[in-house]
Amino acid sequence: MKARVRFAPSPTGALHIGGIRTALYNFLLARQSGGTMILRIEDTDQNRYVSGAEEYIVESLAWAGIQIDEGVGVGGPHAPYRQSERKHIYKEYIQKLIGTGNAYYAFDTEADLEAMRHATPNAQYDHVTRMQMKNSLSLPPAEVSRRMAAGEPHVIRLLIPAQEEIRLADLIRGDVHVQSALLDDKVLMKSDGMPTYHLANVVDDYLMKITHVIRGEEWLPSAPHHVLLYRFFGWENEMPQFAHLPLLLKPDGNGKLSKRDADRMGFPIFPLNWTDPKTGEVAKGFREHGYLPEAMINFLALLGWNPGTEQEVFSMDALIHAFSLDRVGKAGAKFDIKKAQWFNEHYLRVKSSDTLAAYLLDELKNENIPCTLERANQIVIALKERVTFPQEFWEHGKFFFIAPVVFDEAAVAKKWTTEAVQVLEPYKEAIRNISTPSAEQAKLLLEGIATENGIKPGQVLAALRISLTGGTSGPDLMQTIEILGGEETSRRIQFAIQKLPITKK
RNA sequence: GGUCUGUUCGUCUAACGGUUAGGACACCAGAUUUUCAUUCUGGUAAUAGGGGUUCGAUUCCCCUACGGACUACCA
Repeated sequence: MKARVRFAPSPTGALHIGGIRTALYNFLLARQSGGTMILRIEDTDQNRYVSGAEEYIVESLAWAGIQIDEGVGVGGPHAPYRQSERKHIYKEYIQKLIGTGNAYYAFDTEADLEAMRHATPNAQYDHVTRMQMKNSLSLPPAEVSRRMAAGEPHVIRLLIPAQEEIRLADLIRGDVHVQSALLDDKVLMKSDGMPTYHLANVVDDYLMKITHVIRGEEWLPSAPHHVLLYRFFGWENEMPQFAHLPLLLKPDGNGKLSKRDADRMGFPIFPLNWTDPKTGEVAKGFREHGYLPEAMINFLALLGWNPGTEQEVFSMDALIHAFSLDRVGKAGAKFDIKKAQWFNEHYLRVKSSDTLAAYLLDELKNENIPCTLERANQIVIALKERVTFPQEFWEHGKFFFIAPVVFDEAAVAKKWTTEAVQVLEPYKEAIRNISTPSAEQAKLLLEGIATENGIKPGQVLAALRISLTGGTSGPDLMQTIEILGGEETSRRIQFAIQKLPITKK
């Protein structure tokens, strides 16, 4: 069966990483069934609207490789896909509910509601309290008409049936039963004429012929209201299947993953950089942090879902193939960025060196350092196994372009020996004459000179590395010399010999 | 507080009611390596607790504990 699914975020800020996962699961189901992925923007709250958020959502999904078949940005047979532009539709449908007596007008002020909530413990707008409130159920019809005619502000509420069990078959959680007496008369239409989530969502899902509602677990408590709405509209047979996804939890302790945690622990929580329009503060995205979209997707897919096999690495296509809603877990998943990094390393290593070289070349451009593709390739190959993020090619490879001027003191104290310098002196002279030594040549030359002096090559290597890179770690030394070239190698040794005192005999 | 919901190594998770409870990340150790890293090999490490049902419970039921979500004219 071809699934028609939707991702329906609110443009209230940057799209959270959990939102990407929700979108991903929707997308996977759509693709796998040859169905349709819809993007609908739920902008019914004008107070929380943040400009730029919608563009951000679209861009984030595109970067993640989650393609939209229908909806905002691409159009489709059920346009418009922005709820603020569908106001008239909700107006029409809410009237049906008024007509069937499943919804009613309420005139209560904020103070009225406040008073009701504080009157008794656990009070809510429901069968217990509604007749004490100011609404078209409790007020005489004449007064209701009078208030309506006077244009008094009002909302429209859902009339929850007195006593019955509402059953919800959730694809992930199984049967969930709720007593209607415990449900509140949710507002469906706000006093500004905008629908609430509950109304707009159900109406749109129906009109857009959605087959599966895959959304976060935070919606589970209001799902019974939605079931009731389908029934009151007479759409029970067209009601989509529900799948409420477990939440993404913070890495340490408990609770929902928040931006605060991410900031505290130094990892991103938004797919792309996001500039808060109010504060101007920039939150770094996964992309800017150096995560590859395929790594992020792979990581996210496995946060809550597993294939039932021992396979861990999945391309988007492989995910589309393997995904199934019934292998989505019920428990919340803690967000462990280490695993995401591991995936990033993995995907970085399977990339072509030309692709990796492009990352380095980009950084070099920013630094105004010229470099050929060929040389960038060499560097990137030497560094490939030691980076987690693309920008590290520059960070770890800086010394290829900028000769060290300061040296690791501890290393110098230990390794900058008489013997080493004894070999480095003639080595720098010899290597200077070979403009492009191969790693093999560089090695043979060093071994030759060391042996002539009766010194083991191993006693020189650390010192050589110090002179070339300033430190003690890095890619293969001979490879480094090959990339540096004979002249530059010689110059660096020369500089180090001049600058560094021998502290150890 | 109320409602809903969840609980297997530190983390993500696997296990028709019968397994030495498996894998991956992380961690530790060994090997390889001219350094660091990589790679390879090995290792530590879990069924929240208590009752049932059963010949046998990680698995089914109940209770307890501990989480989480929701409890707005926000989504």
